[in-house]
Amino acid sequence: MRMAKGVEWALHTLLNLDMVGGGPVGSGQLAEAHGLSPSYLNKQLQQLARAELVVSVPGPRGGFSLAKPLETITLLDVVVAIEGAAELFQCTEIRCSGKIGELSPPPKGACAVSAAMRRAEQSWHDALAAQSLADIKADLDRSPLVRQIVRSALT
Amino acid sequence: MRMAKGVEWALHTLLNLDMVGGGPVGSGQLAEAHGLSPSYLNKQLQQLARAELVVSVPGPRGGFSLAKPLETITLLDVVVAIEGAAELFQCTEIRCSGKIGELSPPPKGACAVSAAMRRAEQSWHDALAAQSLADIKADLDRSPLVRQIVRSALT
DNA sequence: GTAATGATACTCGGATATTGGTTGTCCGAGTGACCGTGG
DNA sequence: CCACGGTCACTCGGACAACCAATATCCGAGTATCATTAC
Repeated sequence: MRMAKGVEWALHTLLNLDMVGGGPVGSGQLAEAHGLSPSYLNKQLQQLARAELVVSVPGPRGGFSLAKPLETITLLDVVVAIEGAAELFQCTEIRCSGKIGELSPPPKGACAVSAAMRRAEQSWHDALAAQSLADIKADLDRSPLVRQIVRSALT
Repeated sequence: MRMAKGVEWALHTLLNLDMVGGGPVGSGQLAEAHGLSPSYLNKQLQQLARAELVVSVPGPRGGFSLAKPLETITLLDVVVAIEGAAELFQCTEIRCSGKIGELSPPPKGACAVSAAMRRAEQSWHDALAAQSLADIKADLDRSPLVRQIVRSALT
């Protein structure tokens, strides 16, 4: 069980898009900034576009730009955009299969195991939703030359 | 990103092992109870044995039995036993690669993105560690005939 | 009758295929920019 | 000098392969049981 690399790529790329300013930036430049596969980063950016976190501009001088300010983008938004909204723990209802399932009456309530796992997952989601990309950007701005480096790398 | 099925299998199997009593139960019977692949459940049980959540008894009349009371087994223990202790979000340090990486001085602090993701993951771990299998068993004991069904299915 | 002994059946344990999903690559559709031409 | 039209290069977008890990399966190693036999 490992989170897709695309999440890390997307997070850094979104931060870069903010630092560079408003204009659209091509996926090739964004990939070069961190030595990533351009085509694959492009695919991740399309996922972000579908989630309406970025807007895509076709044609020459096109590319991707932020759709909203970083303050309104949470870590959960990015994770869901890349990974999808499926739950980590997916209950297969094995309690209704096999010998035990045949002997038991059809269960009424929810599966206790599933409910417990869902509770834990909920607090993960809450913690992800509580942190916005602006918070992370504030950390990066501790060393103010970062912004200059990003801007010069993306021109 | 999806949690392995083995976690669900392990959780239900551990609960069954508790309900059936102290004697060892073969992986075949445990699998039949929920209609699972016997060999694959056996593999998961070996993982639980390495984590010292169950003890394995070889030979005829052998099988697996609980190594400690359910009160001392948390959801986190089971997840780590099956999935391993690796983190969901694994930082690749892409901030040190590509153009930006070459232009930047070697970073001093930890990656802000990684730190934020780790915070969220920590609260997931905390929530998993806060729930023991005894808590789940208490939920199941709402309908007291469950125990009888499990015992009759595992004899 | 009792104890030793060998065969046997049953279990765990790990080595070996198979499948599904992530990762990576490629080419086509579409669009804005640029250049040349005519008014 | 300005407006218009055609060509072009550049970008996104989705379809297509490669790789890795989870899933599933199989066979060998080890052990308690049971029957048999000798004392």
